[in-house]
Amino acid sequence: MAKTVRKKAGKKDLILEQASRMFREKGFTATSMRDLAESIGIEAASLYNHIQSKSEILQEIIFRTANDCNLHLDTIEIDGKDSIRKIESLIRFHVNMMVNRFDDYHVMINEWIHLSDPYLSTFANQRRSYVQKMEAIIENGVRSKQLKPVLPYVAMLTILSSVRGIEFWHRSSKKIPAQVIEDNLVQHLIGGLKKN
Amino acid sequence: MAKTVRKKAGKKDLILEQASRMFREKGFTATSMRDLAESIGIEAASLYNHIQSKSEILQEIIFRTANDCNLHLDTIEIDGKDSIRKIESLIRFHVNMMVNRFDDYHVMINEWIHLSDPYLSTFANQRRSYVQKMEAIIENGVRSKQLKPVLPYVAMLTILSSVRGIEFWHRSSKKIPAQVIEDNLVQHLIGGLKKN
DNA sequence: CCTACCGATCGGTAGG
DNA sequence: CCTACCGATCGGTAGG
Repeated sequence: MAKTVRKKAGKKDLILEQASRMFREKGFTATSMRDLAESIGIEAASLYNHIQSKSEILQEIIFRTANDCNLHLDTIEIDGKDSIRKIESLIRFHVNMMVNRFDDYHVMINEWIHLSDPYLSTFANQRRSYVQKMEAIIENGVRSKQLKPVLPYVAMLTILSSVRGIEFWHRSSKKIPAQVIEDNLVQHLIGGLKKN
Repeated sequence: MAKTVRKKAGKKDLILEQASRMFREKGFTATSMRDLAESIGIEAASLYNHIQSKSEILQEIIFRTANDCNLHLDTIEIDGKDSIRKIESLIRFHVNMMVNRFDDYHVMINEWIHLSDPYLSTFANQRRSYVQKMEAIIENGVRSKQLKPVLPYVAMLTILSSVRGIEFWHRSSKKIPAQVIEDNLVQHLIGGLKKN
């Protein structure tokens, strides 16, 4: 019986994994439950033994991923590094998400609009809270004169967006190793912020 | 008769304009022809007097917008400004697209995956050519020692992505004027590139 | 996990 | 520009 339970959990994970990949490739709306079932090797109706609805799949992917981001930010806030180290840790975390959990991260960023109502506003609130915390970290760096007098809002935008740009690298031939992209991006972004 | 022609052209423009807005808000796949028709005040079947298919609408929006980007880049390449001025012009152009033609630009960047096959590869080729030209401009700046020794690929990624981040500003309360965002982003990005 | 099937909605056409 | 309608496909359920 323990085996049955483990088996079922494994199947749901498989569904979420395949769904994440397909939602990233074709978008949530353009992916049908029949497409998803076929990629796993079962009939569409059988999916509903493991999940409640198509929407539920999207919710699980997005909130699982968002939660990892929130946990990392909380970790950063409590250990007393200076602003620049905090920002560097943020950049490296997001680059790693983009590289190692590409599907989940991409779905969170691009498909959240298709969440339905209680979840949609929950996600929007979480995201607002997240960027406000990031801006606070940057603002502290500006006040302590570690950083140039940038607008925290613009700096936050630049950091999060640049990481998102790695999607393009992911899609392309990837001649450049991930670690080189990461280090260069850190240098590039911190270089634009740090006071010399 | 001239009046009829003008009227028809106006109607098609109206369809493209509404479609661009709805594709941006809900995505191409999630927008139905009935949704689109309703926003204009006609029946879905009547749309087909002005356009051939749903795909054609997406194609027109995307290639019209891509063409404007390509034309601007060509303009930049022929007038003999130095690398930094060229890059600044690029940043300001894309920020302006994001601010003033938000729907079209957003649809091009986010919905191109839903182009069907001859158009899909044409777009991919155009985009590859565009970023290669951008990288060449940056590489020239590095060689002439105007810029720090950055990887052109990473710098290109950062610039295009940062502009894309303005989407977030667009969606939010917009307390900060567009011109301030634009100037700050230019300063921020050029500051990270320029050799002091 | 499957077969069989539901009502709803999709993009698009015919014919006026 | 509309009414009327097409075949296909959608998310999901019943019943085993």
